Amino acid sequence: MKQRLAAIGTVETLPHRVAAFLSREIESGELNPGTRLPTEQELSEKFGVSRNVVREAIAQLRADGIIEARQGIGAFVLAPEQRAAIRIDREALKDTHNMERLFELRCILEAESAALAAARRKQEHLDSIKAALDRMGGEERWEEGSIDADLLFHREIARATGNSYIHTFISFVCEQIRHSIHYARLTNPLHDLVEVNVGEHVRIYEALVAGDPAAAEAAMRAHIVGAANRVGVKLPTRKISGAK
Amino acid sequence: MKQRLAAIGTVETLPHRVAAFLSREIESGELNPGTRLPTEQELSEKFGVSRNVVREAIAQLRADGIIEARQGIGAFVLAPEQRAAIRIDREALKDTHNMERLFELRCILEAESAALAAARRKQEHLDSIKAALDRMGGEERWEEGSIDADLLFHREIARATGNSYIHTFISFVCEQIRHSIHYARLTNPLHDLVEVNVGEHVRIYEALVAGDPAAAEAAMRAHIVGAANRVGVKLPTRKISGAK
DNA sequence: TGATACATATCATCCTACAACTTGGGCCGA
DNA sequence: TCGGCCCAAGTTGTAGGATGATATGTATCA
Repeated sequence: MKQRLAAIGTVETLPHRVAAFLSREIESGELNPGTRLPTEQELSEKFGVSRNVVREAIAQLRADGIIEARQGIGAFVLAPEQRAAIRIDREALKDTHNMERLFELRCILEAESAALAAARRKQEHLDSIKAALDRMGGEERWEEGSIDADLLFHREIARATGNSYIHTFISFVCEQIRHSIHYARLTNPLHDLVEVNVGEHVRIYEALVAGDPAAAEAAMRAHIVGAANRVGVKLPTRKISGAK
Repeated sequence: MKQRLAAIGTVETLPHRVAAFLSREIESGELNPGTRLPTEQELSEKFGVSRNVVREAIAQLRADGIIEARQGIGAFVLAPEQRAAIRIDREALKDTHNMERLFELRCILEAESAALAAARRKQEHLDSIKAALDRMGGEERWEEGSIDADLLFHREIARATGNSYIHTFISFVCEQIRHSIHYARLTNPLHDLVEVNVGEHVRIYEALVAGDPAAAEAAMRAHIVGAANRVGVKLPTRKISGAK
């Protein structure tokens, strides 16, 4: 009854907005662990929504393990380490520093996974990885579909590790990055970038075919550093293990 | 009005149960991506709950990106790679194979993070890591609190990387493992295990103090393989990068 | 003083109603 | 016959109230 703005084209629902607001308040430390949240009625009045909406929002936070609701008492903020789900705030990813950190995490995950995949891949995996590679460099080269194929390439490598958790985590991180990248900030002419990008993928694929873990890891690491640079995120090219 | 069983001590709410049921149906492949779910009314009749409960369940699945609901049409199952949250099924972790995979993921994350931490740690981080180490080997040595201190040690190292995403991911994975481990299957007398465990932690700490990334990575890798073995999970001691 | 019973506060669930949106079919006119 | 418009039905989104379940503090009474 209060906020009838954004009535058109609003994709995110009211419960989602309320949950995001509370979540942000908890993350920022305004609501410390152990704190009791306002009652559902107070929240519904504060946001100008029905109690039903508040309940759906709280249900989501509770499912994530961020808060705990106890009948007859109230809802309390939990300690951050006991959350049951990982969720990445896309607003925060608009900050380049955060995007840089996410790329760093991706690099860790994918580099070692590429090595694992090189050691364990079966012919079936090589086939689907090759298929993705062909789509990427083929006729869809300049289309939106090329980005899909790029992601698919990475996901298929993750799948080749035979470890479903690795697959899940890598898919998740890649998807978050994809949704938050400003493709506008490409650093070079598009044509050159595509050439370089496809070339890096080919090198990874070749290492997988050869079954060479060290080469696969190195190629993947170089690729992710390059991919980050191409979208305007400078990633420190730290190489840690092995001889200097 | 139908299922008044489990009225006492019931921690999980009706929406949670409905969400779990639907989620499992999707995971198992009975509801393929693209499929339309039954209407809210049909679901409420099927489960014998109110439409409100169904809505809360659907709100959770939607927040995770498992399904997408569109006003006026219905709710549809989404492809697994575009989900917005990572959630690990604790039932699945009762299978040793899955636990082994999760340990493998943890090893990847923590080994490289230890190297990062060695390069970036400040005195403040070393202090809090040392504090956790002391608690672990101190008087709480035989208590439940020792496990808390163990986890804290790892979380503090993750924090020393200065990368909040790495911290979040590692905390999450460690917590999932902790909740699902059967400490009953210890492979050796408790006393020996604690000695070895503390010793491994000390070696990691020393590498961090020395600021030696390669040593920190190696020590962490050895520790996690050891920790897995101690709880009955055999982890292949694969070492990939560097010279053989 | 101590224990029991009651009042209150809060979440959990249910119910009904209406608004917003999509789809499909029927009606009407050309 | 064909094409466009409008309306009706179905579905999700939101509102608001009613009742049950549970925990806590208070007041009463032995």
